[in-house]
Amino acid sequence: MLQFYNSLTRKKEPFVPIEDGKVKLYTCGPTVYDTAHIGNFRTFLFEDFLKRVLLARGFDVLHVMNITDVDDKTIKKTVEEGKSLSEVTDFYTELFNKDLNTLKILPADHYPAATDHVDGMIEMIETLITKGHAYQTEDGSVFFKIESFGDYGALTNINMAEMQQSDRVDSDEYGLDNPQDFALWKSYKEEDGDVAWDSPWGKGRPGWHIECSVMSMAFLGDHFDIHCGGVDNKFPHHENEIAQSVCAVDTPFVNMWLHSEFLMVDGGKMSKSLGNFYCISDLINKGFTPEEIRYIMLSGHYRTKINFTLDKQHEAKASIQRIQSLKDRLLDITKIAADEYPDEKSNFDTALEDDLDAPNALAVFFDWVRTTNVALDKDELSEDAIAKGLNFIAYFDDIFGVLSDSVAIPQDIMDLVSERELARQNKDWAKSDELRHIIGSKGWIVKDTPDGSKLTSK
RNA sequence: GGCGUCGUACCCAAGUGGUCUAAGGGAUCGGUUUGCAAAACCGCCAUUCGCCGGUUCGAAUCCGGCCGACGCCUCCA
Repeated sequence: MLQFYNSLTRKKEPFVPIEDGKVKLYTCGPTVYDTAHIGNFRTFLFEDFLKRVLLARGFDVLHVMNITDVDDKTIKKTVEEGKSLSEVTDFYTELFNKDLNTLKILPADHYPAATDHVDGMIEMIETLITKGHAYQTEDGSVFFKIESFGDYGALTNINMAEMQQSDRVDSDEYGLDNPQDFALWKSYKEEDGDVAWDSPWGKGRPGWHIECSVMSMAFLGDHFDIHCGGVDNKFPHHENEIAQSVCAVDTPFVNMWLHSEFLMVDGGKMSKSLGNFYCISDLINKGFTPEEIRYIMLSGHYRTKINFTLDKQHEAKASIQRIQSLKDRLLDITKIAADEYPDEKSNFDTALEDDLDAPNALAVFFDWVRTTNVALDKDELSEDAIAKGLNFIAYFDDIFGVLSDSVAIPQDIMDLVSERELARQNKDWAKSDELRHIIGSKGWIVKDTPDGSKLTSK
């Protein structure tokens, strides 16, 4: 039984799609004002993992990820750099796409940009005003009245009446009914530069939360299956999103909310001043492979904090290589494709079905790797079993995506290997070792097996 | 102040009432194998699960207290 931990109910629940065999999935995307960092990508990789598990189970997944291309931060950047909004957001959107690609994250079906949906947002805000859930302030902003939604706070277990009022918001300044009411529409201010849209309330721009309500509904309908994001988005973003959406259409909004925990770096929060702030390109420049990054992010459960440190690369590399070398061993024996799996696959699936328990799935998989290596050492595996094994590895990698495509071996390396083979046949060990060293310095490891020399890239 | 998560070996990380004298991965060391390596395999590696109490026939798992880490509380994944 496939089950997920639903943040809304705070317990694991069986996953039952609204429409049989289909999953409508919305994942909160990036705000494109700067390069996304590895913390952001922990969440995107968790979502990719969820999606791959759903796909492996045969679901037809319709996936939408928004691009927030207008908000305080994007506008600030625009003003700072003296550029147009789209110049800034296009640049970072492209960078984001590049990183998604690097990390082998399966593309979403739609990447709607907030600025393409302002009309829809205005429409929803009008509906909310008409229904008495929102009101306009003197300056031409529109706020959502949280009192008007009885379930407000359900996601984050917050009792608004008991909540201490934050002193960060000056309620007098905005003329709010309640300081916790949040903005649906923000009236134009000088510092917004030329970022503004016309609306029934005058010039302005949308608030942050409204875009996700509008865009998710535009592509997935009023009521859909799963909405994901990082834990920090539970409040206020997702809480507000639920309030707006439910009040606008009067139907349930999202069945399951899945949130991934934070990524820590060197035991604490990532910050530029501490120098532990990494982007994907930083790690690639430090010699990480995308697969190693995936392994580090996916080997911990998505609901626990993971602590990223640079030396985890070694662990990831060793683990991946263990799988890769078994795959190579099996491929040396047969290339036959099987459509069946070893028995261990069912335990592997059971682990994943239980709220995406990746650490347990890995334990099951590595158990199988070991027993398979033992059987291989004893020459006890049938060709059929080997084919099933290869199929299992392929299945595993469809979900984890941590094995790299084989790299073509350059001709000069091939020549060196042939030369070394010759030396070995002549038992010229000194020359053989020297050649291995040269090959090693060019980034390749030579292994001498009973079937001849084999190469692995470092 | 409010809400919440977490603390398991040298490191990462499962397990949430009995099959736990606690999976799996990595590191170290020793061994088998190898011309030497690499890979693979075997062995070693927590009688104990932050600390102190309690419940129970039985707890890493439930309850209480304490200590420690981290997060959210208006725009940070």
